[in-house]
Amino acid sequence: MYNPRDTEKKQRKYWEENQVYKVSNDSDKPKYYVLDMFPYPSGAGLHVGHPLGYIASDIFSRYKRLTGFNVLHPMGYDAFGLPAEQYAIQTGVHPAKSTAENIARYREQLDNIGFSFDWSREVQTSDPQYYKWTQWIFLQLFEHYYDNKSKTARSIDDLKNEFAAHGTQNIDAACSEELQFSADDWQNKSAKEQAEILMNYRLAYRKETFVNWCEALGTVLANDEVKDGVSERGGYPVERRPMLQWSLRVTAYAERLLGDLENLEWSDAMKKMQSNWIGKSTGAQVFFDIDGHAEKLEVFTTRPDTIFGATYMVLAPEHDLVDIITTADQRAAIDTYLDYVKSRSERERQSDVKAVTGEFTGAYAVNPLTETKIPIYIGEYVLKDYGTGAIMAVPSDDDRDNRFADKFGLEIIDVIDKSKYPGATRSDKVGVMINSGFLDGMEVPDAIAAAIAKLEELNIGKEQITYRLRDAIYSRQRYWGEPFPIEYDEEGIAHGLSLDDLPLTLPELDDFKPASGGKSPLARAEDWVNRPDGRRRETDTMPGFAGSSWYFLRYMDPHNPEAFASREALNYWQDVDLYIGGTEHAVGHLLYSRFWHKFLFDKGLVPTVEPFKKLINQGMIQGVIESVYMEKEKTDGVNRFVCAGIAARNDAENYTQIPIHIDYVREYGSDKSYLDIDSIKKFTDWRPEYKDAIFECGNGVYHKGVFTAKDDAAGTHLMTHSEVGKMSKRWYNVVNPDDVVEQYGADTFRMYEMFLGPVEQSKPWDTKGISGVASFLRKYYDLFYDKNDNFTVSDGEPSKDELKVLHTAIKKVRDDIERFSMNTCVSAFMVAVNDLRKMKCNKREILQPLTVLLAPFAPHIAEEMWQQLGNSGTVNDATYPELNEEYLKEDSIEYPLAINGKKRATATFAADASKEEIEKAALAHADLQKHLEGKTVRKVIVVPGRMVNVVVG
RNA sequence: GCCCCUGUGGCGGAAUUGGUAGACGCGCUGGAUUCAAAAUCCAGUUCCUUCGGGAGUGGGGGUUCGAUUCCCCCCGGGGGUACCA
Repeated sequence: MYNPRDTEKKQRKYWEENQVYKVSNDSDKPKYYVLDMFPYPSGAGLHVGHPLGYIASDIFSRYKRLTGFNVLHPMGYDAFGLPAEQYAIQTGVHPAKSTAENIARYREQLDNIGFSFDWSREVQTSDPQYYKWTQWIFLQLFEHYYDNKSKTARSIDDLKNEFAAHGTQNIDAACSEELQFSADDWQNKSAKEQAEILMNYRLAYRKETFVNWCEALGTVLANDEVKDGVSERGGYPVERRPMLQWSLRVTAYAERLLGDLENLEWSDAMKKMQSNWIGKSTGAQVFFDIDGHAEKLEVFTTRPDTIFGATYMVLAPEHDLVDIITTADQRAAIDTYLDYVKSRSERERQSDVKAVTGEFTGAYAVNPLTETKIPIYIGEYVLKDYGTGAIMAVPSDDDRDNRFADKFGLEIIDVIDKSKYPGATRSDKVGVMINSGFLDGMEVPDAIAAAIAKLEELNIGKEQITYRLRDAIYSRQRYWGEPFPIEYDEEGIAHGLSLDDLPLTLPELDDFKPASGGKSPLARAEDWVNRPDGRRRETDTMPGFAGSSWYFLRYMDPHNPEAFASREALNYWQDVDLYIGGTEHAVGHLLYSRFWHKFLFDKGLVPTVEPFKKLINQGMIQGVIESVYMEKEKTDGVNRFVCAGIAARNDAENYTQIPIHIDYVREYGSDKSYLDIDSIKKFTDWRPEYKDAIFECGNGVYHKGVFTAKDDAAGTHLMTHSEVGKMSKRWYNVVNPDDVVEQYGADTFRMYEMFLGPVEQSKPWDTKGISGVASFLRKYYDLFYDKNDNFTVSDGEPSKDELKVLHTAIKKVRDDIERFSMNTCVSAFMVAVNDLRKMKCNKREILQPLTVLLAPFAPHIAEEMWQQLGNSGTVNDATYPELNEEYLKEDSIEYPLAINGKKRATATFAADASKEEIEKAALAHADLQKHLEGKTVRKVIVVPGRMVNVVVG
């Protein structure tokens, strides 16, 4: 009888002692790099959903190793982060301490599943020896700018030299603001002025920016950390606020990040998400004169063709020109409106996008083509951050402009005749130009080109490409992150530390609450902040994505003190061949990693343009959420719970759903799920605030431990509400892999996770089904042993049928692993073992290859059988069984015989039978004859090896 | 709203290029074993049926000798994104 507990323990010890999973950088074999998205070690530990991707990647890694690759399959921890710091604020426990404890727990849970990670390569982003290099890469970004002409990052010194020699004349560089000055101007500027100008170009730069400020978390957040106007972590409100912040100029790489997506083996959905996030749009930059002002109003439009229909302009309320152009008459009204805008949270602003608000500034712009004066408004619907923060409004061809014009009674001029395009909507780019001067009669695409040409000719605009992508805000007002390797001198000029001064480690603190004035807790460590030479250290820390943007490179050479990784290691491992992780990192982590990688590539520091060749997104393992209905209003001061059946008959408004621990629910997860008396007792013990509550179901009423039955009902049957949802502490439905492994063993757990369905798909966890996998492994074991546990493998010749079973499995498993279909691999193993069992096969020549085939999935039992079969060394060093198609050949094939596509009979023909023979035999088949009676056979289709179809009329 | 994914027995799912729909597992039913239960083993299990058959992959239409698979329209579920000019 197979005992997984002892065997798995024994084999894990064997692997540990023999360093079976240690990977060398020095190998003649081809490399293969399999990476899992490393976890943030949360206090909750792992639930059964987390290891899904790790198991799939582990199977793939082990398979690759067996087929002759030197496989890198490392694991580490994204160890900096907010939760540990929030916990520190609440409890005073240092984040380093709680993080270390959480990591120890994660490690224990991971070890329990039998992964082939090379733990000697583990990285932790909060380790100073790791973040030394995070800081170093940041400094490289600080010391570089992006040259649009050569499409590459270049040293900031090159830029300085260029400024000194020619000013901005020849500069085409990514920057926050277009600047123009001569070489003389540059020479005459003060050191501080020069430093400010350079900041305008650095890839890591500091600037006053409108940021997502989260008061509850006491920090700013990047755009991808904000969802629906609230923080992704914790769901706290976020407001827009101008602050002096470090940012990374990811926008400089927008075009390359977009273009290089094409060659990646990522899902279309994932590529789409990235390209939507980058959000490229082509249009025109246009300058409008402002009546009575020297300033010009710059706008971006994708519809330069509609410029004759531009009857007003709208600025974002935060636009710099608002203050300048507002007339005395309108000042009060504008101030009132600005107050209103300020009072609105980001969330409110996003939730009622249909509401039209705005105010007239009193100023007028001049439409450069019609030369008419058009009013300038401000309005919430124009965003400071996109384009130039100002638009030319064309109410005839834009829905938002149209609503705005309606509300404020502004002129609408039709400029496109869409009568040739029935069904076209206002915003569709089709039609013939009208009321548009020289554009009249042109089709829209031609008109766009002609309008741009005209703007260029008049020197008031040009073609322009705009991206939705924003620069990544890189400062966090937190403690538990990488300190910036930056000091400010007395003039406030930022200086990067030298490599010798790295790592710049965090100061010790015992209070982790934010300092006053929206400052990081680091600001309180005055000895740390103030340097002896009068300089001051930056007190913000880096965001979560800093350490995770390059960790995959560190695994290649994790202990290197001289570089983030050696050139040899980088040249050997190159890039990640297969990356597995969740979709939640679609735009954050994956985009920033690609950006850093491209920058490092520009500097010649990594050999590839992209870090992750192939990406697979594992689905979520969901849990069952069980809840009971409670009446919102107490009855006689007592809570009242009712059966789901009763609740369904009444108004849903009257009830709250209280989540209940799934362990208390009978038949949980089904539409029959219910609570009996025992369940209710468990529930009220767990939630004592409900110990006096009334529980009413169709059968009767339960109150304070007593059940009063209606009629002669046996007991309470309080129906609960079941749904499939997230597995989380919050819903009391978490299943811990440790418990499953304890009961069934790691091999069973691994195979069952795979057996649940395709790795990419989300699916609910249900422990009930696991017995099938457990009995499969037992049946596999029983092939080697008799009833009395004697090892009975024979050296006899395998039969043709036995070989066919083995080779069918080899083919299926090999092909399915390659296409990452792990669930069907498990089925294939079950089929093979069931068949061999029927044949009572105990032949070494069958069982040994089968064991190697199984090893990636069930490594413990496979290792055990490998040893029992008398092999030396580990099964991991075995050779993957080779497929011999000869064994799969059939002498005869069963054909479906169909009439008009409907199967009517089956018949077996020799594999080498000719089409004619098959056709003749099929038509003569008795079962078919019955159906053919009285009908005319029009055609017979025979697909050799497949089927026969008779067409009758 | 837009974009992407998805919809197959009681349940998880299989069918890789259009070719026997429901592999494999759970559950369920019956039987064997057992004092009994658990465990194990064997058989059955898409639905309807007057036992001849008939229907069937979210619904409707189309292409085809043949459609879960390809095309069009609609509906449900999940995810992303949203005054993006």
